[in-house]
Amino acid sequence: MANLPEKTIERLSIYRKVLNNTIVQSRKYIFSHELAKLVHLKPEQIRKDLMLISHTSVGKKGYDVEKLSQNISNIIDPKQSQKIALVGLGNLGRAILSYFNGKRSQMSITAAFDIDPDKVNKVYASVRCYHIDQLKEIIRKEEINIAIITVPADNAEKVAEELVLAGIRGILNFTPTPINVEPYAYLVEYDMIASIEKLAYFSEKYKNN
Amino acid sequence: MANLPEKTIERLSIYRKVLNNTIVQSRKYIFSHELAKLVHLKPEQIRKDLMLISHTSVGKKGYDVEKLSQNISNIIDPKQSQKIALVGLGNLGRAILSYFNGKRSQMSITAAFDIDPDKVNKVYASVRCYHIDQLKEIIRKEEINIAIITVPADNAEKVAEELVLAGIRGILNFTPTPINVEPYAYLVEYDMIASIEKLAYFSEKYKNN
DNA sequence: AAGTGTGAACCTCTTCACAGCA
DNA sequence: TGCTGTGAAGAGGTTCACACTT
Repeated sequence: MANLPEKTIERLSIYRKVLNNTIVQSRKYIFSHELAKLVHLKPEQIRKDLMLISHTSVGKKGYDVEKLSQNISNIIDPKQSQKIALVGLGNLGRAILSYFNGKRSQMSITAAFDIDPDKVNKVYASVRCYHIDQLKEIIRKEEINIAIITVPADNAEKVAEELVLAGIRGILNFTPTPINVEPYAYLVEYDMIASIEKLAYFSEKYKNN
Repeated sequence: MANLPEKTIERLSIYRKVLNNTIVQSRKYIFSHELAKLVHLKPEQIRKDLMLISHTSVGKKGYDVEKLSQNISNIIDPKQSQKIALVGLGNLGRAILSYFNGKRSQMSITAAFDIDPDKVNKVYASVRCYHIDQLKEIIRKEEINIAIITVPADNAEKVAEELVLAGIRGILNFTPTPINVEPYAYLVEYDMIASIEKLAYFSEKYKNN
């Protein structure tokens, strides 16, 4: 189980989400081809993933819905519950805050940071906003170890550096600025503009079907 | 040039972004290892990508900054300017709207949709919001062909169907619900929860460095 | 000497194809 | 018979290594 591929982790997260759907929950067992249909993947992809986490079916009845969900949680959920810092409370930051909190229990955003004095010390979606100068102090005190960056592009690099110095070990960067935190932290970048440009490029091929 | 890989398209978008930075713009030429440093990739990765778009260096001086940027634009920008529809004006939808518009000229969100009567007919970031029942009508009339979905998870599938029927050929799905629009449209899914769960999982490995 | 352009090796991820099992 | 588990093949993407150019 040691080292699961990135793609497998992403898919496991998705499998669990649909397994926890009320409709699916009403069933005891599910076949790989049924789950495949729900997540729009091939059945053998799912079987390969489950193989990697050593989850086996109950004879030819398929997979035990409840047990599989539990099993995935055991593997992908952090051992102790995870605290997240959100840096940058612009539109995107606030959207992420309200989108994210209240959904997952194992992980939650517990502190937000901004430079704007109007925002500091206010509470957004039940999360307190601190001035960015308190970054290190609060992160250390609250033992936060992952962070989401939603500041303006120009500040991203500096913020990333400070986060690493504060002891952060995982960063999700929503900024269009590429940042570099190796070998101190694991990095996931999401560049919305690149995503949409890719979409525009490939959608051209679907023009006249 | 016919069929560039998805990853190459994403990177080209990023190369162009940093090439257009004021700091880089002040230089006439740039070496592959310099650009590599800016985007945190290996130089040979960049050379491979440029090879695919047949962009060559100016002797051993490196690549012409202006020309490379122009060249990338010629390849990845849509021929006629692209109109985008945004479906769902919740927090995330509004954030994307303000984040996106005013940045790129070649592409812009020209219509937004929601069910909430309070939002309909209002204007957000200079984009008019229509009722979702007018989806097909407006999309057809305005000749929009790509769409961003930011509605609540339960409605995603239905919205995707309607978008396809309205003639949309590219969809960016921000919903945690997997949707299926093959073979009518190109699909990019971005699942924020999966992203953060992946981050949490892999950041564990960086705990004590 | 210091860069590029590129075949070849390598690695990662997906799909195929089928033996084995309930 | 119908589904799973899995080795093997195949695609897709990245990195290496080096001949070539100015």
